[in-house]
Amino acid sequence: MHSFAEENYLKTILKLHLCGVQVITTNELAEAMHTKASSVTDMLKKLAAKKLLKYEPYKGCLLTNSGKTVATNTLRKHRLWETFLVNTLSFSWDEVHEVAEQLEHIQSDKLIQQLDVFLGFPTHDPHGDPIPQLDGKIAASPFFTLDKAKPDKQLVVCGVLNHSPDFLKYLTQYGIQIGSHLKMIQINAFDSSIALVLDQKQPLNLSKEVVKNLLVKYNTNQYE
Amino acid sequence: MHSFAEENYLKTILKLHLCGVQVITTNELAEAMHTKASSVTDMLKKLAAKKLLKYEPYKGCLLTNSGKTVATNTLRKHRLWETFLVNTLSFSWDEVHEVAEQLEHIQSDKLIQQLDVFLGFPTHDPHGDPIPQLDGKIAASPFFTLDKAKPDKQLVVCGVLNHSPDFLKYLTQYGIQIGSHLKMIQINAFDSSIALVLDQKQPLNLSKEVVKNLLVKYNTNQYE
DNA sequence: TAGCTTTTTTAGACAAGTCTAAATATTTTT
DNA sequence: AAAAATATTTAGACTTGTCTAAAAAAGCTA
Ligand SMILES: [Mn+2]
Ligand SMILES: [Mn+2]
Ligand SMILES: [Mn+2]
Ligand SMILES: [Mn+2]
Repeated sequence: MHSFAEENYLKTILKLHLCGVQVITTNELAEAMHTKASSVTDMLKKLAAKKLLKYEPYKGCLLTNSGKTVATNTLRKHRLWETFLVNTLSFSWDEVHEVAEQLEHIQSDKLIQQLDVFLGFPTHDPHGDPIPQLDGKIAASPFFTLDKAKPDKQLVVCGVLNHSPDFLKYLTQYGIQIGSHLKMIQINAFDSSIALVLDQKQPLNLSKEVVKNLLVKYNTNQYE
Repeated sequence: MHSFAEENYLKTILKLHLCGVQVITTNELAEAMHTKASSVTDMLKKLAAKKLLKYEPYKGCLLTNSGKTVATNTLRKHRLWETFLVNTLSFSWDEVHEVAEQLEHIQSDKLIQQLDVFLGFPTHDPHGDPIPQLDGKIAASPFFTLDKAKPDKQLVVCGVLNHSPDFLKYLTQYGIQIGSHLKMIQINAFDSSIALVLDQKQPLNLSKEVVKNLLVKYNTNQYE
């Protein structure tokens, strides 16, 4: 139906939209796609001709409903495959992205449907990102970054904003994973680093770069 | 590393080799690939330039060791994925081929390694074809077609030569699957059809077209 | 061996996707 | 408002893989 390249463009546009970018410019998209602006222009024309997005030269682009459907479905496949790789095939969360980039383009409704069943209808992928449902709905994230948390309250790690293997390995090394419990002690004014306690044990200091990429929530049901 | 097209050509050449075709001609390959002879010539030149096969104009082609490695690995991936689809995701054996044609091109050694572990190191795919092992070894088939069987001996269905969904659905409809037990009664001289008994119950008549595509073996351990 | 048929290769075209370099638009500065 | 800087698009080229039509080679036939 659609080529890998088309699906990749549409998915990237959707992800920029989900990150709050309203109008997507050619250069932004070129950077996100690791390609050149001229290539982006060519592709935007093609996608506009297929009515997958609206494109006004020099004005940027916006997904149409059918473009949104393709993009959401590709994102759903990506995140279901990442979940499969971690839950079923013992991959770590820093190894799955590259493989899921390939698997997300496999065309088979039955395959994805059965994968969803097999995995038990997961709602979030190994990075804490919501998995778009079959009807296209994507749950809004109720999480916030660690630097916004109030001190001395129990927190649970729920996701990451940066998905680079380096960052994910760094977290793993310090024992931080999805579901980890922690308590923010204080923000150090000097370098904006954060002092915290992990799993009621280790005190830990995290730089502002790390803290701004860690999604958490308050632990409401502490004895669950 | 290699494109989908290259992998498909190499895999098809290997499969022709495994079917006993010695020298593979341009037209044979074109028919097997559902493409034109001119396209085949172009690709053979490219694959020869990459030392994946030897190609002499007008003389046909032969895989080199490195070409054989790529082809075998692609076939291994195809058959492991088919096994996954049937065993884990509840596909039927007539639905898997098209999806496996896509999945066989995913590039990740760890993925295939872990899939193999997860599936329990299967030796045969859902059609009874041997799964090439990691070292490239492909088990020779000890099976024979039903028309070669001696009458009145217990047989076990072990594979199929024709993989078309029509044929596979036909077998399923008559209760024939891998592992089915049957006994050949007689060959009808008039139309070369075969009378047999399935699972110690139903008598059944199968046409010569069906019989020549059914692989069986003698049931040595009847009480296993 | 000359002539016909079949097979295979070559020539030239096209589509998808990308790139560099050059030309326009747009935005920001002065 | 004109000049300068930046963003975007266009022009032209290249790669991969495919096709049709024409040319060349190989294989038969008599
Ligand atoms: Mn990912
Ligand atoms: Mn993810
Ligand atoms: Mn198959
Ligand atoms: Mn098979």
